[in-house]
Amino acid sequence: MAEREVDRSVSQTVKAQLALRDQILSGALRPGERISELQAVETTGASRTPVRMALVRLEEEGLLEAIPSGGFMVKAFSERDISDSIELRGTLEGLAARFAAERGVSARELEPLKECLAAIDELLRQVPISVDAFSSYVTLNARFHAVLTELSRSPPLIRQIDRASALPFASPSGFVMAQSALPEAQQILIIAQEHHRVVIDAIENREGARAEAVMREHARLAVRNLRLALRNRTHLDLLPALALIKTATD
Amino acid sequence: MAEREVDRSVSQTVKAQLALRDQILSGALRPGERISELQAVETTGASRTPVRMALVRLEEEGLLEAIPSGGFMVKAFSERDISDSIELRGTLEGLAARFAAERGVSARELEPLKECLAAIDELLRQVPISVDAFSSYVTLNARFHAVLTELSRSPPLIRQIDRASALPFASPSGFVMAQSALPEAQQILIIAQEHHRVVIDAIENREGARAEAVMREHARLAVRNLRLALRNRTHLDLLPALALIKTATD
DNA sequence: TCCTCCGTTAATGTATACATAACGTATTCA
DNA sequence: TGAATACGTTATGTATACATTAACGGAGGA
Repeated sequence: MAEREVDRSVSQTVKAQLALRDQILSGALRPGERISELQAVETTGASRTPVRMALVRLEEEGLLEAIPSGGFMVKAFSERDISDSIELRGTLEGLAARFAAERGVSARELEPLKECLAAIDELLRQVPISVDAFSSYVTLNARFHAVLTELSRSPPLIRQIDRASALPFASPSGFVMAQSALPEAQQILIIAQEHHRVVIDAIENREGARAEAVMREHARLAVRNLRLALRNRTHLDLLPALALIKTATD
Repeated sequence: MAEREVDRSVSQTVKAQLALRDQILSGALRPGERISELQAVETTGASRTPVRMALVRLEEEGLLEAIPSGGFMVKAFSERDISDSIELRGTLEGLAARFAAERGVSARELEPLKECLAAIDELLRQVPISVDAFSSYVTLNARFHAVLTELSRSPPLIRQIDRASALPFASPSGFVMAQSALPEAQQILIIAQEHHRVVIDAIENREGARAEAVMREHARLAVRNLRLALRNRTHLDLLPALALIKTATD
């Protein structure tokens, strides 16, 4: 029963959405280029109806842009767009942390967060940090951010944060892997972990402003990672959605 | 050429989307109730395909919720959901104001904002404020917020603010009309206008933190309006989307 | 040689037909 | 009498056919 009958159990719409997203992020579809429905039908295997549904969802997700005359094109992002998206996410996560702190979180609810913290501490103990450790960090970091978001207990806010993190380059761990080979990498992870530690402490002590401020600063770290990665173009292949970044237009 | 050929010029999808949104906000469709596609086809006059597209868009907009087994239902909002949505918008507008202040805005770009300010000043000069004046205020206020958002010059942020303001009860002027008959109304508008004045001043002087703080406080005013309106249930009929507010469940 | 207009082609927007899955009801068995 | 199962109905998910509109190319005129 639990076989991987992905082809049958998952709806055609979701299948098309995932396939198209992969194509967009991998660069198979160039930014600014009109997406042909018929071509998408061929590549995804789904029919036109689910393909169109997927296109609408991807537009709402922010990866596509509607063409006035009809159809969709892949959106192009400037470096500024990306750093703004990251700061936007940081602002929302800051609000979530403030909500959690001001409204109160029980010790039991804070437990998963502390577990993430401890697990990352364990990872950072080894020097230098292995590539596997980086990979584990990405997973744990994503979990930390997801749990923290939930602690806001605010469905509208959670929804918005999910939307803001949908863009791969705006997600909490978007640029961690990209600088895994850089010497600054270890320091950055240590600082990021300090942010994690502080936000937990702030929430425990119901210090809303402190919790908010540290999450904002935490996002600025991601912006720094972005800049580092774009300057040190040695490991750009690890960057998600590199193909969407428009270089020096206007 | 410029006749109101709305039936032909506007796509069926948009037509269905508008019609369904009206039905939801007017309460013709009850929260929690499954939306029948066939019924929607009859009431909107569009076919099933555009109706389904409209349903997907309304889900992304936040008015609908997908049912796991298929289809959509009208979402229900708690008072807390609404106040959180307002504060969320305020936070984003605060970020927009901060961007505008820190990145700089020319005197020419600030002009439309000052024109709104002057126009609202003119409105508030008459005492007591007429219902027409309230209506004009709503228009001018919406324009003020839209222009301010644009001044951030950040497409991702503008996009998110638009999304956050799509929910009618979270929009900048959502609860202005609802308290038009209340004695506190005039004072609240005066305070709101002071906020407008301060944010312009802060942007001019490139005081990012001040611009951000005042926009947040500005949104808190809307939360206060919401509370006022819900307590004074005399003019609840002026409230948008009243039907979506779930009363005392859990 | 360039611009404009017309025609053709191909794309999207729309409608509908079909299949599958879910929900409700009725009947039967314990 | 209650619960469980089976069957029927209905709604959604999918596919495809049709129509309309926009874009591209070619030809003719200025």
